[in-house]
Amino acid sequence: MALGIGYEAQGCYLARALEVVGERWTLLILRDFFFGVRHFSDLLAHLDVSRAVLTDRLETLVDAGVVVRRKEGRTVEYELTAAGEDLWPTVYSLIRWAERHLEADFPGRVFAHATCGTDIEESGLCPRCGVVPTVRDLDARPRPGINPRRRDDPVAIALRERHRMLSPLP
Amino acid sequence: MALGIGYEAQGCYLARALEVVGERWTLLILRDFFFGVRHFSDLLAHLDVSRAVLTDRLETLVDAGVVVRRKEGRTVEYELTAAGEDLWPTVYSLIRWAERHLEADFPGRVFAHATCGTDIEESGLCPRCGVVPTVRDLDARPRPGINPRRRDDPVAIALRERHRMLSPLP
DNA sequence: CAGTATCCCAAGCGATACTG
DNA sequence: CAGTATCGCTTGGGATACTG
Repeated sequence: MALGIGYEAQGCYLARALEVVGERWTLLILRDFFFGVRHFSDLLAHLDVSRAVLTDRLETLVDAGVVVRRKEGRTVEYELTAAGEDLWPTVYSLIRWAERHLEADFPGRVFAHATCGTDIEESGLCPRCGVVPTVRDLDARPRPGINPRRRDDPVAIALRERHRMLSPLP
Repeated sequence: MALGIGYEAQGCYLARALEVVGERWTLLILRDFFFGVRHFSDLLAHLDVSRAVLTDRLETLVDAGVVVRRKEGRTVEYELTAAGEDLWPTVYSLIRWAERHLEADFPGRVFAHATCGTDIEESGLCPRCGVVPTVRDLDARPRPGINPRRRDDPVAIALRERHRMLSPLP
């Protein structure tokens, strides 16, 4: 596919970016990748998207070089490329924007610099280390409060897995 | 409208943000607002979007508090709210992502800190002043090279207008 | 100028069943 | 598990004409 969604003649790189990530579900798929999800079936279960649409979006992302598709034994794993990880500032900025400006009806998440355990600032900066960690060095944990997501959904599981791998040893 | 586009149960603020800005055309409309466009007719001419869709998207943005609609004499002006200006990091990150990772087939733009004239870095930082300017303090100018846009399109005109207002006196 | 109102087609999408 | 294949509906949205 990757036929684009009709912004061809806009003369602006924003339109080009939206050809890749501007379709419905795409940024939510990427969010799940950032949080450690790798399997088709987990995306399917977590996002409540139809198989055909998920297949189509993954194909667009693979064609654009945002994720790679790899056969891992008898299963298939998707993984973000460097270009894919570079989309984190976009996803992060949208999450923070919604937390600041939309009605807060659930707790959301806190992002911490995994190597030192310090929560990052709005800008993405780690105040302790003075760097802006990439998404690989971030640990996302839910804020305290009522959490509407089930503890055994694919993202919750992936985040706990990440947490174990990223957290500094006590 | 503002009925959302069906991400209701995602339990993530990203989904909430996408209910506001995730529909087709919306981020391109916002880009034009950032660049100084204010009129329905200019958006219509520049974006090549249908009247009905433009009306719908503007309504969603007004309902979400991203832009305000104001009667200015016998015409109507749209203006970004503070919440709207807070979407600049999202738009900027997408533009930079496309410039870095997609095929470069036209020159794109450079963003400069208007108060000092210095080009900002990828991160958004002004290296001379050590601050991250808001979009109000940025001046966008096209890179040298073939520019496929016409000099009299609404965005080109709006940008020249902005440039006159923002540029430091020589 | 800034929209409404209609019309109508095409694309998008969810549901379900099937496959290697 | 990771998709195809098919179906049928609903929505999106372009074109055009009209309005205060």
